[in-house]
Amino acid sequence: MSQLFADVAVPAPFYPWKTLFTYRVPELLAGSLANGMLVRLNFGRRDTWGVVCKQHSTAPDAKIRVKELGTLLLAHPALSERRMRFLERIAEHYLHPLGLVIEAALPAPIRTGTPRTLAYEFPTSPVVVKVSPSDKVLNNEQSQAHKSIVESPQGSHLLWGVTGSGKTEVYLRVIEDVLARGQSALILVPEIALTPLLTERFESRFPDQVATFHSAQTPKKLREAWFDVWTGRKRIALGARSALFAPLENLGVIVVDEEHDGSYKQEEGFRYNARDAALMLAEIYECRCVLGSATPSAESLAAARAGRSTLYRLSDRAVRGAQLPELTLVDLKKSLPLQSKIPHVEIRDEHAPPTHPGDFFLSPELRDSLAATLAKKQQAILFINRRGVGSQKLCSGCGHTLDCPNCAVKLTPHLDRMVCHYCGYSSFEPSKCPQCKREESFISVGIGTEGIEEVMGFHFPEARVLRLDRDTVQTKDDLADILGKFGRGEADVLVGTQMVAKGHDFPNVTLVGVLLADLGLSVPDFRASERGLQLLMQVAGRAGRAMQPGKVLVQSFQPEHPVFQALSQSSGLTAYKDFLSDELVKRHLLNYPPFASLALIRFDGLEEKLVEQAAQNAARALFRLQAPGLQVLGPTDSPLSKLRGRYRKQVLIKSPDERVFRKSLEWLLQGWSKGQLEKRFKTRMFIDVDPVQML
DNA sequence: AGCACGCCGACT
DNA sequence: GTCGGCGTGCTC
Repeated sequence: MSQLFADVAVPAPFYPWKTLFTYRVPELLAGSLANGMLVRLNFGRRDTWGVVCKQHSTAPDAKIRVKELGTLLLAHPALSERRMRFLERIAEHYLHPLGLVIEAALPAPIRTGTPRTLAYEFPTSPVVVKVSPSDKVLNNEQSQAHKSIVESPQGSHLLWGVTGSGKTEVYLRVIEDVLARGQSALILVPEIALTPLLTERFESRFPDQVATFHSAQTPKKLREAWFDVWTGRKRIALGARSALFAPLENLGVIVVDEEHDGSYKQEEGFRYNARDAALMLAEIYECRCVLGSATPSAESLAAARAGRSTLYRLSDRAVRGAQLPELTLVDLKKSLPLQSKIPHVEIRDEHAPPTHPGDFFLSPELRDSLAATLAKKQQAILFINRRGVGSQKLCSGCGHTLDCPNCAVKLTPHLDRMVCHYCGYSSFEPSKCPQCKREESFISVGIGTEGIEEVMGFHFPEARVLRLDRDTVQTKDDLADILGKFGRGEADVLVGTQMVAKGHDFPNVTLVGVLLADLGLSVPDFRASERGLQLLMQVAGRAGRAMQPGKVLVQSFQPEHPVFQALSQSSGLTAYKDFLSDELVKRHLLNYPPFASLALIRFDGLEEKLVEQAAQNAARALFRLQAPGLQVLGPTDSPLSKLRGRYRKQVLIKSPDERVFRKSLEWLLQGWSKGQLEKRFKTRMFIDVDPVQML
């Protein structure tokens, strides 16, 4: 019998994306080795793992020293043939080395650890699925959506339903049907820590059938969840981004809840978007994909419009009698003090009533509404998309600002120190200005969550205020603690960042104030206003969830901005749709997704000149390709031009022709590493396909 | 990516 | 004197 070889994917960054390494198959394994199996092996100087992709008996080039495979980590393939196809598909789409894609797809406790070829068992008889019947009756819209989804075994569906319209009940019914047919289901949520309620609902409806996946899970739990799904003991996988890789087979439906949410995009390493990947997964498994959102992404709406998915609108508020909140736009320009362009520097009048430097951001309208809400013993949420006391500190004598030594940003003032939100650097405020040497001259400008907390303490000393941001949420329990306290009415006001926007239901909240709604709208990103509107609609949805009428106050410097105009009319879904239609027209004209493929090519290094040259070099090379329809933009400084001591430049490439786009990028990747350009310019290059964050 | 080798700077 | 910073070379 001839010698058997196995081509194996290993966790190392090689291009092209499907670079495999050949190993000899030891005789002991020859009979039992199958594609998709996870084996231990020695690669370079390290002992690691690999996944068998191909077996053959043609001896490789004599030049390479072929090693022998180690032992099996599992006696059965960790990855089915279909799943391998899926992983190859996304490796190709994101131009990421297959071995590293597999690394992301297999939890560490499975890849590493001791071989457990016998330490698991498959259920001997079919798993009986228990379903706790629902007492909820579907309304017209819900049952129509349910019926249509269940009737089509394949294809994608977009469930567009305002908060409280009962999307979850539709998911649950579809899953019921899927399970009854012996199939399995995958449910993706943006952030599992923020959705304990949803998780609970799935678990109580399908007892012992739900395996949860998320990044903060203990290795033991993660391994258990993976085995539960892999062996078929559990047929529902629920979790954040990484749950996409739960080893489900025989998939009947994939649900992506809050599909517009940017956190589906992994922003480092393997930069995949779990929502887009879910659509590919559904195609490969020939099953349904249900995308749900109160504020669908422009991409998903465009897909529905182009007939690539079916759109359902759920407009009824499930809680009967609940009214949509009344929304008021407050123009902050009108309260700008005339004396100064800097909001905080006011000329003090000894006889004026007491003021606070952050007063400006609590407009008279908002102050009155807060007073009224507190008087009625109701609760309020104040949203400001920035942590800290303010946006920066400024020397009142000479205008000197305090910058981060490692990044191209200003330090953010916090209660006791100055902090860089990007690299974590922190320092104390200098007692005298390094430039003009004046003593105690720094003043805080702008506002953040801590600033609002202070202003609240000043104007409403009797109000009990809780703060919810990354500084008050250090462990997983902190989040539940704060939300629990507020939910139980142990506080009157919740001040926070984006975190307050996600779906918790506080029936006693009747006022939502957005302190500085412009934040984020000016970032150089073609999706900035779409995201802004989605976030604001979500925050606004926190007001008046039960029978009490709610009120939303949105403060901004540019209330005439289309985002706020759309927001103020968003009681109907039409304004949102019209807004996105306009967005889509612009994107069509400018060749942006979903009408073209887009990639961000980032360069970073310690020496700015060299980074610049590297980026120039790559941009010119791409330009000289003369690929039909390929647009090359840049190089330019990245919006964050320096991060953690590294200078950052970027090139954008776009093409309406997916193939041209991919070929160009592959060409660049190959040429770049082959030509040793990274070494020549001491610069790293990353490619982000379908970027979400352009920073 | 990860790991080893190799060469220059401030510490017990 | 060494610990350790990161450049660079290599991986079937």
